[in-house]
Amino acid sequence: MVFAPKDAKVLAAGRGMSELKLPARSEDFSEWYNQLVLRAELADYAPVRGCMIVRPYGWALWENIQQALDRRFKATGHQNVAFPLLIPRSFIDKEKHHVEGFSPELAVVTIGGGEELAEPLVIRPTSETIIGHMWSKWIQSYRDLPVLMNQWNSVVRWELRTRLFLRTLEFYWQEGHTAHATREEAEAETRQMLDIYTDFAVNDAAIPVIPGKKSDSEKFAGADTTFSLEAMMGDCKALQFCTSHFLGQNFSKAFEVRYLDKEGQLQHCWTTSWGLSTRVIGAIIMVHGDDQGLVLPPKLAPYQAVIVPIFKTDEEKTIVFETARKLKADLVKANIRVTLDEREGSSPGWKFNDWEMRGVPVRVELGPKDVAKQSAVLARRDRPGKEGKISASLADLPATIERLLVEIQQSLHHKALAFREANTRDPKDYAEFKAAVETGFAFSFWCGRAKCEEQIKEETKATMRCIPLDQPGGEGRCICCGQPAKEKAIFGRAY
RNA sequence: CGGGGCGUGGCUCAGCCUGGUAGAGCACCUGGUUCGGGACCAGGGGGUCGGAGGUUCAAAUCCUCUCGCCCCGACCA
Repeated sequence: MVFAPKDAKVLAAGRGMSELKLPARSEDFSEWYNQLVLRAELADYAPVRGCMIVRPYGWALWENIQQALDRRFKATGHQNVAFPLLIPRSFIDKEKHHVEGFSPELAVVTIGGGEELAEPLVIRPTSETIIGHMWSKWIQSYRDLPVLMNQWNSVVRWELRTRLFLRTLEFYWQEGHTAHATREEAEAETRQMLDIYTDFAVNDAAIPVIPGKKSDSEKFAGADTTFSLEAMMGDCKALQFCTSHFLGQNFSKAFEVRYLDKEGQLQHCWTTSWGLSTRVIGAIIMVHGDDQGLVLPPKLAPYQAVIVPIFKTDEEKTIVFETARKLKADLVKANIRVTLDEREGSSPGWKFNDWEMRGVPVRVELGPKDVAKQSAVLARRDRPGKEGKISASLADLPATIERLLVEIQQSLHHKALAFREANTRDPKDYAEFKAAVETGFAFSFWCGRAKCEEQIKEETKATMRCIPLDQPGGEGRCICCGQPAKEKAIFGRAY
């Protein structure tokens, strides 16, 4: 799938002509995305360039994401903490690669209370340093380990080009930080968290992901190894869903995080960090959305069902609302997140479109005819038009909707997986490779050399997304240089 | 930081070339008719034309500077 470059004037003209409709996803993916975020009221632009205001509907989605992950973090023994927003500038300088990576994108506070500060403070771009600093105080013995922490917060990275949810100067995320006595334990933690993210991505976000290892050039500044989950968006571009880093002893050495082992020997801890940001909201939009707007996975949707009442006369209104309110109560009792659209002055048709824009998985249409039959019309968001509509009896509605939500959840994942597979190729030679990354992912042998990675990037604009953990086995030749290669890697254009 | 585009009611834009009473559609408010896929009529509220300076009797319109936003490239969750 290839998208033509945008001309602001053409876009403006198109926008003015049809305010009701979004730009077609297939014609202008990026403009479709931008407008959808605004129109579905997920987020808005802040007065400061590159900053984002997350609106109630968007934040409700994020809260569901938070709960889904927090549950899993707690179940694996992690505890939530809160570290400060401001970090002494000198902390950043203590780990060599960390400084190099983050210096260009730091926001720095130099004045406090009207006075120039003796030492500038950076607004955290991530918290490894300040956490390392505190750990050096808290950790003395192997009995203090492991330390398993997580914090939900926001961080600031001064990015040049920004887009709502995908890249903003400030973004919300969680950052997990752990310290362990052994390398093996820390490595296991890194992988465990990647598994947890995978479980969340597949089962809650309905997004198929490829767990894998990052190249040296793409890994986190200060990590020994970075793992990520890579996903394919609806325009066939790659998006990094989250990361999990094995930090080795890099930060424990920089901050003197040491413990006394059973033999009485002083050892440096082995640490990890892992994070997932509001960017996944962008992923959900770009993976599942369609021309009508958002399509939210039931497990994360702020509303899993919406009841749209239909009536003409006041009598009808009374009876329809009475039934609708009772229905709503029944659904709430069945633990279905439901809302009843009681807005006056909008026609049912308008409401149908509005809730489709917002991606509510199941719509319940309830009119006088339905009440008479003690039934309702159910429309599934993932199957537009009449095909997605069924009639169901009111008595069975909670059960029917529950079943639909499960089906929709699965169907979204299947559809996304089929799409990714259809757009992932195994090119036979470099010419085929070039064509493949124009329109999707290429899964190719790679010699592991940075030189080939760079050459590919320059010639195709595609980057090495990850070396999937799941390897087909065997050996081959590097798609770029033809040298023997042991591993296959995913290449693609990325966000 | 380079290249392109754009700043006019909440939104999308017209008006600018050729200076002379600030407009339209949508949204909003009121009333009425509507309501099973984006309803209609009537009335109404709302804008120091991004900002500063200049030219002029007179500036949304011309000139200079400036700020901001969007899109395309170089850095990145």
